[in-house]
Amino acid sequence: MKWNELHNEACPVARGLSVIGDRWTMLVIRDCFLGIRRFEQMQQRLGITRHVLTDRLRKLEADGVLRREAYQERPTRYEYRLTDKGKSLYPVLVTLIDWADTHVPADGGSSVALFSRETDALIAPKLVDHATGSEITHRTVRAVTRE
Amino acid sequence: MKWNELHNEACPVARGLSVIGDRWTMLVIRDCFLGIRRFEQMQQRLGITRHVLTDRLRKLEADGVLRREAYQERPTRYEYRLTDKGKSLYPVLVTLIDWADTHVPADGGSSVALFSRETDALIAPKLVDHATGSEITHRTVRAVTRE
DNA sequence: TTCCTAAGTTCTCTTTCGGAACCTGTCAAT
DNA sequence: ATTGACAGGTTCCGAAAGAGAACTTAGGAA
Repeated sequence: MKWNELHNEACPVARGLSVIGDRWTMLVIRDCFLGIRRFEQMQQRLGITRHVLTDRLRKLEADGVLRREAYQERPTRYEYRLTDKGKSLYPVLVTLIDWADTHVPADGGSSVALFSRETDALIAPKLVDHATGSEITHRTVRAVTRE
Repeated sequence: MKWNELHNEACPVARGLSVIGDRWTMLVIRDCFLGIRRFEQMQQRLGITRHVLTDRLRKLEADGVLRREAYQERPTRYEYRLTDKGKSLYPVLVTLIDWADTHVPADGGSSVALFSRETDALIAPKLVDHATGSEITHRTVRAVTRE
């Protein structure tokens, strides 16, 4: 099986990864959440080659995660912004950050902390059931495939 | 910058992706959560080439996500199991599933549902703050890098 | 003796990636 | 009128990674 045959798989993990599982893609999305919108900025921050960045941005646009918008005319210049679909990747990004800060420590000890915009309190993410509020782990939950 | 230079980046997203951001890797981990432990099974289910599967399993073992264990002698055969570090990737997997089922629908309409092992009730994942229980979104939270 | 199983390894061919240079349209300064 | 800067790409090349299929290894069973 080739990578680009995953798009219509039954498994949602495969379908999700067909959009965001590519090398660099989540780093592009991270930068978008940080307010980076322009090609040049992304290219310099990521150290990605221009060719590959072009490709990833096009794919993310085609998948509806980013939207390409002209921010000036003469000459026309474009920037990239997260769509609602893109913004709803935030929980994926946060759980990834949480996992990495716990289990993949950097030598420099650097990490990212989340603060409430409202109360300024430090926030610790936790995945729960919407209805009951009980925590979701591989031990409390069972996954069932429906065709 | 090359992909494998990400391992000691300051950003936890980059560090996390240096472990699980590779093509196929999250699919291997998905199979592990589904109880698939053997090389042959994974290779057939994923349609990944044997060479690449070997490489991914070795990397995941080196990163402490999987553990390789002999399940028989004469001849010695090994299987792969999630370590605690690997098991704690469950929230990443669940948020990814949730995003894909909402935003990347399959033609066949297939998806995965989560049920409580205790009450058998359908579960809807939601990311909240551990202390206050308030939902985490890109609008309620602000990320701060600490060096 | 040959077949079968499971976990790889080796081989060749194709695709993708990294790195650097170049292109395009516009403005502003020389 | 040139020259240079800016921003968002495109083009080219050699290197690395991936796909597909065959082969290996160690034992057990027919």
